[in-house]
Amino acid sequence: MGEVSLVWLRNDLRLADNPALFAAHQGGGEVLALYVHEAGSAVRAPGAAARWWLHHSLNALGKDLAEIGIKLLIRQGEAASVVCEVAREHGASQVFWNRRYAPAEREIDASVKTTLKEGGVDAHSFPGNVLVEPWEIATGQGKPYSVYTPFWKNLRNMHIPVPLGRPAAQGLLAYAEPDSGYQAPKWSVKLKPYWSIGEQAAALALTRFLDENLSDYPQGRDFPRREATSRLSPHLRFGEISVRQLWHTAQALAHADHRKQELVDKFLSELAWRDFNYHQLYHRTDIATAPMQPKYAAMPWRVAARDLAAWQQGRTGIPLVDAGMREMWETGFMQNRVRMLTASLLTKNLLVDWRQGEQWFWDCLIDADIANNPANWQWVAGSGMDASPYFRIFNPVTQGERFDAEGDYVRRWVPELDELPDPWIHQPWAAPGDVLAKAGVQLGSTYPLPIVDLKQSRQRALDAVRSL
DNA sequence: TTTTGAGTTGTTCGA
DNA sequence: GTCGAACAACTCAAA
Repeated sequence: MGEVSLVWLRNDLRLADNPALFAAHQGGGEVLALYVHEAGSAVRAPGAAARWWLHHSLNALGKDLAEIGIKLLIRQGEAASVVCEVAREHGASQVFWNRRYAPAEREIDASVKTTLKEGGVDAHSFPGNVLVEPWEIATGQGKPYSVYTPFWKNLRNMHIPVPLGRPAAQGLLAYAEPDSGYQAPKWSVKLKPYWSIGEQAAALALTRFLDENLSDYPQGRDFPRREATSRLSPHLRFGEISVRQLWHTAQALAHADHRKQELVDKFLSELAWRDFNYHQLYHRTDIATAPMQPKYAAMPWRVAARDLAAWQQGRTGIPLVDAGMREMWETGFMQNRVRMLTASLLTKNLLVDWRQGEQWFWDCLIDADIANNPANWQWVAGSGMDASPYFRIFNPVTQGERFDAEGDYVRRWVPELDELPDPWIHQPWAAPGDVLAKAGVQLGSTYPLPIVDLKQSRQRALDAVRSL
């Protein structure tokens, strides 16, 4: 019997560029992998859609690990006890993991480390899920960044660690899907056709994006029906691919062909936003519940259950917003610009607390991420770091005319408006009666009347923020 | 310490 | 239809 090393996997469900797995494997002894569903702990549990993804991702990971001779154990409970128990059961002398950055997560990890050490087990943690760790980057005065652009200028010149390879096979294990107790909800059937899950699918998605979509990325990413974004976010969320792999693979393209540098930079700057949000997560207290700008604590949010429900269900009567909310319900994903629009409608026009929207996205999005979901909601709401100015309130009609001019996106997700001519597709309430009749649209019956007046509610939002 | 320039994603209004 | 200004100061980051 040689040494046994345990790898505790969390948001890093991959074999390649996995520093914890790599280090455990290098030790030369037997390697075991463990995933813990930390239900009921201080760790934020994944939402329903993410939970579905997680189930399939763990299954893919279990197969991949078996191919190199590593068994994946799946347990449930408080990490503090489960990790130590498993280490003891299997006689592990060392435990390895990649770091996470939410204050509550760090506390748990620290206590696991302490308990392991008390039991004579060494714990080793690594940076694996960000470009630079939150404490490695700071302003000239040594303070955390609160403005994105200087953060990005600094980050882009930093050394980003080169991805590690996959550990070599140490044998082959038979793999049988474990009975995790997870019951896939009925609605998850509809998500399935839209996604391939797992490390190989992630790698394929990256290749496809860089080959086919990068050239249109800077402009195309704003057009919801063009699908010019990378759609890597759920893979990144669960660590099926690492952000460092994305960084270096994209950067290699620019090195090979300097004309691509500008395109690549645009993509890298979006990855930097992700790190910027992890920077906030680490340095601020509870970004999912506390406004990062304290004055927003006094914001006169409306308590409006019916408005919230209409927004959630995609029946606000504002086509582009409804399209986005339905896309998310159907696919677990929403195009980026539409995320901003739907969030702007909720927090500004409807004056509903951003936390309500954040929670809904958390539950519905397969890519909802502990740093990015809250930080982006705060950005839209105006309470975030480097947030949009308070007077920047999206008009979903104008946005529709600009970014979905032919109404393709709206027609895809709001089929009851299919027959409505382009000039009215983003504002059916303004269409003449005969046009509506001819299109088979009866406002208030086949499609809702708008639940807010965009102009009036815009003014109300401006007044509310001025009152702070 | 003081100064200076800048700050993801927009809309509206009036010329 | 197009264009520039106003929207409101404020704070940050670096020189």
